[in-house]
Amino acid sequence: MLTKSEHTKQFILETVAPIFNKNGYAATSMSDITSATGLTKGAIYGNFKNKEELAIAAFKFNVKHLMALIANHINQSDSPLQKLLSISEFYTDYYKISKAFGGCPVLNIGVDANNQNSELLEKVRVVIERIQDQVATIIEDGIEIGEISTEINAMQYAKRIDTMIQGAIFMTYTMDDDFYMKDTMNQINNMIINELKA
Amino acid sequence: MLTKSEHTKQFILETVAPIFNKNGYAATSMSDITSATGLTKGAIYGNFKNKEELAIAAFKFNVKHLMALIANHINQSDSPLQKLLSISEFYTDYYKISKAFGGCPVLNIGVDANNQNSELLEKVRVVIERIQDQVATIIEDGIEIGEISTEINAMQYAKRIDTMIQGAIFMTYTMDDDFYMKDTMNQINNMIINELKA
DNA sequence: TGAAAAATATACCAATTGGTATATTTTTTA
DNA sequence: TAAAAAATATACCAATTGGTATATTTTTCA
Repeated sequence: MLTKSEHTKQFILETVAPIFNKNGYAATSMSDITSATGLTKGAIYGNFKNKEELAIAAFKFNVKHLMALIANHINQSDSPLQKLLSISEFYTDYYKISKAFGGCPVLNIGVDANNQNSELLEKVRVVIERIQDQVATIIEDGIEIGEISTEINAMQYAKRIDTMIQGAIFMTYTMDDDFYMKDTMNQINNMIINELKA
Repeated sequence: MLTKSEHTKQFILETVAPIFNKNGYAATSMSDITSATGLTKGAIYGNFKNKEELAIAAFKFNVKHLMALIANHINQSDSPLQKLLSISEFYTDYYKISKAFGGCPVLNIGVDANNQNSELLEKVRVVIERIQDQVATIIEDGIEIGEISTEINAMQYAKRIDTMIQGAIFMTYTMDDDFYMKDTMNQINNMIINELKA
């Protein structure tokens, strides 16, 4: 069972995470945080050292929950090829899904932290590397069991897929138009079938 | 010849544009602006109504100059197919080029303005639409003279190219790694030759 | 060149910023 | 249930925020 303070900490994070994600670090004030949570500065600073630590925890909170959703989706299937297709299937609905988190944390915090907050930027980089490693591993597994062509450079395609997804997320949010997401996922599906498939 | 105030206005913009681009709207303070320009608030507010108007003018300044660079590059060739290839050629060096402007204004201000500044966001949307229209027009010209397959949906491919480029810009800046830009431009070249070319 | 106009500097404003020391309340545990 | 400990609230801090009114300087043009 969670202690009182652990419960409060979780409550603060789930309340604050979408705010930091939407507004960015500088544009989120401590008074935004106290008024959104209904708590006072005493409670906030009792649980988090300062604004930066809170922003980092909020980013990790968002990533953890979004990654859990996609992992759950991917693990429905055993075949590496199917897992790849289920990634693009997941992102087809990503606009709706990620809105509940205040947007895509990787895109938002990645852009926001660049030139502004090197600690936060480092966290974003670690997340991106982890995602790409996971996709590359799926591709390598596919090569091993003969589902994916041996010609394929796993990490190169992992980066390509990731890059295309991030581009689609940016365009979808900026233009408020789901077309970019849907079309890009079709493109990725075609890539999987026409280039990756053995 | 430029009047004194027009000269000052230009000086303010070229000094301030990269700062807004790097930091975003909220994280750029008026004192950042006065200390960077060496001017006082009187001079700044004498030339611009407020911080928002200055941020919008700074965004337009960056876009205007970057668009001039790419237009100049594209217009080296007459053939629509060559023009498309010269777009990806231009973006191959975009990391280095755009750094002088404080990054990619479309990506940075697009993300920064979302949920924060609807007027600025609207300007970004207009720029994106203009870029896509221009690329679509090149594709349509290519179809007309038989260089590009009649099967091709011009606007769909304009959006695809734009989406991939934005994804590459985000990844390149966030990971500080030019690989994403180079590899994505190879991908776009292949797309032009294998899918678009008649 | 001198007066009018334009541009810039100075000095100020209330409101807000992130953060802290301390008082008070709540929770835990002996 | 009472005392110790933990959590939260209150009241405050200096520094900074975007913006403005006015004084001063510079430029323009008759």
